[in-house]
Amino acid sequence: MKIKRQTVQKIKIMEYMKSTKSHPTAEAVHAEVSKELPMISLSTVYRNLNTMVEDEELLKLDFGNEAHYDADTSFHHHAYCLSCREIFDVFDDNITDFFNENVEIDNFNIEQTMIIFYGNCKNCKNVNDKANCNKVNYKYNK
Amino acid sequence: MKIKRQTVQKIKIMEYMKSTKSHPTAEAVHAEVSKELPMISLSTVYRNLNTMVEDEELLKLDFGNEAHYDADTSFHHHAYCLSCREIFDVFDDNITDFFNENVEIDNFNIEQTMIIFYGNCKNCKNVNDKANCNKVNYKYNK
DNA sequence: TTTTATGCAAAGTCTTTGCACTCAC
DNA sequence: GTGAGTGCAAAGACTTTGCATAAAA
Repeated sequence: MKIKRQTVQKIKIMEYMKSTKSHPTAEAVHAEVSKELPMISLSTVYRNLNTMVEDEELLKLDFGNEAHYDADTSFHHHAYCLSCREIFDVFDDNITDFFNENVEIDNFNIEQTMIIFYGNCKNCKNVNDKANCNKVNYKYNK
Repeated sequence: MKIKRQTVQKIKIMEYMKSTKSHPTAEAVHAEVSKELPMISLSTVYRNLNTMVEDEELLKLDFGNEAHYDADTSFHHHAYCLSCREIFDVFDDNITDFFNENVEIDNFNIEQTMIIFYGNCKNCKNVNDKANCNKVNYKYNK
């Protein structure tokens, strides 16, 4: 088996991921880590993020056509603001308990449950920026 | 405001979407509709799927790096098999009731809740095909 | 020294867009 | 006839990969 090496790039990427709650894209991680490590390449960022996801150190979240990464791998969920497109963490024991106690699917073995709330955050609540909302291509059922 | 026209392409795409529960990608829709309408282009498929999502006739589901479409816009959820990568519909009144009655987020106005269960379906349950699972880049918390 | 990880550039995949043409209304 | 929708080819956005080089162990 391949022995993994510690590199400055890897360390700085994980350091940044652990320090933020912003659910950055690979691009954003690269921009941030570049401040300290100007020579780091975008492909190195991608390669490391992928490895960390495989090693279960990060969570990968697909929003639209790009992936966001989250260093918090505990059971929690996400709220996505359709106006400003920010991703917020949602920690809720009721949901955790409900899913642990009540949810099972016939003929399907659940490994992981991912819940995403689409809507508008506090700051955008009153904006009702429909034009902007449409851009993300998520529509409402209500 | 733009007046929308009915075209054979549009009709056939919607017909197919309403006839399937397979949550096809744009590519798959194109392949299927091409059987009846050999000249239809992939961009026409994309354009129509996008319009239908905007018009709330279809749901768009992001899995990994590609979008899947679902003509069932009622409140339901999805189970994604990490082995065979099939998407299954999940209808569950318990979940519906729970979310309607118990779930709200501080400072966030929920428009839509999307729940995805990752795991293994009946057919793949005993396979435990880890190598394959890793490819999709979703990892387990349990 | 050995072999993994990096940086760069090129290639891949999925999706969108510009433009001339077609066809629904 | 008018202009929305189409097909095609090109371009875009995001991500991966091949290869020579750098640097962990």
